[in-house]
Amino acid sequence: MEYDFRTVEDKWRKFWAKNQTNKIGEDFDKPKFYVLDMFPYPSGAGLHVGHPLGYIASDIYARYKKLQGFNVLHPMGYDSFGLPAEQYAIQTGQHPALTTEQNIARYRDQLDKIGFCFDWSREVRTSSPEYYKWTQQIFIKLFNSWYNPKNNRAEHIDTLISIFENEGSKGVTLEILTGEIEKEVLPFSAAEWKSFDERKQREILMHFRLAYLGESFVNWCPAMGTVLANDEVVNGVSERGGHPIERKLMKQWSMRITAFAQRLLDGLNDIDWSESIKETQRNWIGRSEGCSIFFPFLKEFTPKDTSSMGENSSKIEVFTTRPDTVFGVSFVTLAPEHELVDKITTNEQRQEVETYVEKAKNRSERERQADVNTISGVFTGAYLEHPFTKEPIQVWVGDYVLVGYGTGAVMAVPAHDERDYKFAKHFGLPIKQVINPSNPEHSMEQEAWTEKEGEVINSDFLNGLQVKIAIKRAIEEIEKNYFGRGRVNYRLRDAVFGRQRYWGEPIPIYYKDEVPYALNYDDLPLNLPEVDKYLPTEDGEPPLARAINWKYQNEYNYEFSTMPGWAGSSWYFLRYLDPKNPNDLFSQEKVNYWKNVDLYIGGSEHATGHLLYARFWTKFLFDRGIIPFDEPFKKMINQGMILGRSSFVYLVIGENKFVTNSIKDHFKHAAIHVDISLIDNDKLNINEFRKWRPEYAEAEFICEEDGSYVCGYEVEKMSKSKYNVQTPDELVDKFGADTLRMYEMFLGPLEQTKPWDTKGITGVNGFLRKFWRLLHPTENIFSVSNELGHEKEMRVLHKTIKRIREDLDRYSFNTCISTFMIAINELTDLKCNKKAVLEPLVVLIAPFAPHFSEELWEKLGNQAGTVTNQSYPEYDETFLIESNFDYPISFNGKMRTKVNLSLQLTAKEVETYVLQLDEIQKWMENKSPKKVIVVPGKIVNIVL
RNA sequence: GCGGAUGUGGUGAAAUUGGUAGACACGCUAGACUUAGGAUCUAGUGCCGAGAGGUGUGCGGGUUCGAGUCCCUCCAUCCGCACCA
Repeated sequence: MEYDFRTVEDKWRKFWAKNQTNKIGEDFDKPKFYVLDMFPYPSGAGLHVGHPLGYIASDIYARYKKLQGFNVLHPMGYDSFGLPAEQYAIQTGQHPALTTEQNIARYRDQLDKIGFCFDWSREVRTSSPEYYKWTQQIFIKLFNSWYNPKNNRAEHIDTLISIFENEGSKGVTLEILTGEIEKEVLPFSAAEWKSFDERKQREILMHFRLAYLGESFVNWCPAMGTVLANDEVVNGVSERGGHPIERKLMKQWSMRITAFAQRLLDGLNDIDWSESIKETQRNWIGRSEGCSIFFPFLKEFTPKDTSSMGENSSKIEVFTTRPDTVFGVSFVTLAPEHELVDKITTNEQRQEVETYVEKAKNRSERERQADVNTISGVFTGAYLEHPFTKEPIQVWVGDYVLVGYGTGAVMAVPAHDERDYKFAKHFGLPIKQVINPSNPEHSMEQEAWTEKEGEVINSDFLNGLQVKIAIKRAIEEIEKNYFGRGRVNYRLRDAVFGRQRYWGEPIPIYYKDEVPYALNYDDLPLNLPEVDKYLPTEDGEPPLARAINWKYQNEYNYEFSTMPGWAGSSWYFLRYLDPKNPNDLFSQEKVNYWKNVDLYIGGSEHATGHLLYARFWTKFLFDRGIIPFDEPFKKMINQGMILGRSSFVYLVIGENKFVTNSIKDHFKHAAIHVDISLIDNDKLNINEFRKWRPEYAEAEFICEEDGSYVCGYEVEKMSKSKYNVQTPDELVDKFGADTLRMYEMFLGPLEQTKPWDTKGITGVNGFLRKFWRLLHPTENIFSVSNELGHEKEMRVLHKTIKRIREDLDRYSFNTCISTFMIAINELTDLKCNKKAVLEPLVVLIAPFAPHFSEELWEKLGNQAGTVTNQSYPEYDETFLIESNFDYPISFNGKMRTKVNLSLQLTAKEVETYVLQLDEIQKWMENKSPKKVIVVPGKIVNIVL
């Protein structure tokens, strides 16, 4: 009998569960370390081998930190609200809670098999009322907060109310609050504020709340019957399901994440995340510096209806990053949705403009994006006055201008902007050059000069300046003349927060006379009500409108939309700190101890969703004094995807005959995916294949010379339809959890995308058995010697300890596995059977192969289950000192031979000794060396 | 188009500060043993060459006694973003 992993692993799984070995408390005397995995959504498909990759890495690291004396928090839970369960509910009528429960049970079963040290007593589920009660409370806190641009932090809405009471609206800097506030809120005095009724006051406050109900253009997905946030839309279709998206003006709950744009950007500099994720977030936030410029209308074109617009109505505000080109403006273009379009269009142009706007508005996002090269637009008939030159400027409408970015209006400088150039060429509008290109070969006839380089010309006071200087100078002049002001613009939009769906957190809002009010904390949780169907009502209301007698104080309607998937996951890492706390989100004592996550491992696909929202909520909670840090995840590693290795058989077209890989090209063939369980080492199990599908039962096979049928392969994503899915369960059954853990790490660097190759797992399995044999030299009977390790053995041990520690410290898990293999190979060669050498190795491998390690630890005479409480072995430098070294001797940098020399020798001694050797003279070809480089302990290089 | 990452044997990969390229493992070849197996052990395995030797880290240059590693140019693949004013 060999190492029986089934018995051993089963024994320790039960032991850990019974003794709650992984339960962790707050030990304030110990330093803390918080290792977290990204929150899984428990899908019906269960786990494939790609999913646990990150969990294994974090588990190894968590166990390593534990052995280093840290108090390690390593929890797991479920992001259990979400669309798939709801879609399933719609199809089958089964309550999503039930499906979710079943999926979680399957996940838990799969996770338990792999031997993770999760503290399951801390498990959270976003869909349980004990959890979403607190998500709702955070929503209310956001609702009751505003962003104070003077203090640059979120504050309770009361501080805003007191400003209004004392100073009126002029005491608030409006511009940073976004949401088109400048246009929507008319100035008022303190006295006026006090005279407003509650409805009016609440309407004004709504423009400032961090969770607010506002009218905006949203991504409406008709197929799913809900709105989606920008990060849930990819290339104009929904990220999940790929359904078309329309832009629609709707009243929606949103989160004012834009108020935090600058801090979300700045914070990236202080966190240890991959450059690519940080860059993705920077792009998403999209900061651009420039200025806004007001172009006043020529008198006869000033719109008459100005009641709701304030004083800005006589001007159009544009945003530009190139104020240096202001003298090159030849027209202004408005987005089709721009609210002024209708008001300024002249009667002659009205017909044409309305047709165009109507068409542009109805185009879906996807159409609009697919069609970026078609130039379209229409003249409104209106004219503006250039602020500096006083020349008349035409106002156009064009769908290349986006309503959601900047002011929805651009000053067109065709000579120095590609889109403006194309637009001007297409419509025959003037092109006025104001920059002399720094590249003399550039032709203004061919294309615009868009580089921020060159000398300004034809531009009055800017003439002769270089672009970068001219930009600053232009802003100064614009501000001096009150034509506009320097301004920072962000691409980031406020995040739409309501979903017209059932399976999510109810938004804790009720309506009194159509005015939204937040629930009190005492009213929470606002439970998700039962409904007869998970579909919208006949009136198009969300599913929650179906709930019977679901009213606040039996009187007021609740909000019918629910929260999006990212609500619960934006703060879950905080609830783990104190998951059962019935009185608060978490206790201050615990949050002060555990603080933020030290190591976060997960995929990079959440770069602009979860990872941005969690940072946003963290900053908010920090501002409101609820947590003592403002970044959630100090260090993050993004594990690479594990791709499947699909196998193919080649069907001869028109026959029920398959041809083997090497000669397939001699036939007209079609490649067909074949289930990887029917393949061993690329060879097809023909009998099983015949049984796999009835139509192949009688198939013929043209084989290799040796009679085997060899399949082809391709590396692609794992999916059921490609028959290349490898589940961890199967591998645990065949090889054991410890082997699976080590093999997943052995595949390659954690961050890298890599193909799954089932074959290689035998190597790791063999390694563990080889290790086992060192302690079971004959007949699988445990036996170790109590002799002291001799020099060579001790060197192997200490070299290994050193390398493992160094590799773990730089998260290089794959090289750890090779290091272990090398150590066991060397000790096997040395026939080492000594406890003094092997026992430290058993502790060293505990984070990687915990079941294996526990078993050997116990056999070595230690108390069962205590290997997790040991100290991680330290290396002793004295064992690593070598007396001799095989110096590689190279000639002109090419290694030719080696000479074993004492490391005591100085460089000069090495040189003298080496040069007189016959072996070396042979290579010298009777020349005398020009130069001899000796790097002690490294190399000798002789230059001829 | 912009930004990020990656290019090393038949395969997954290693080489941490410039110093023996290919450790470790899979696969393959040959052999030993045998309850014929997806077990274990031994030897070999970058490429060319019988050998001496030559050659080799995507291509081409450069710096250096010495480059997978540093610098420049180009190419390929993957991932973001993309009418962002």
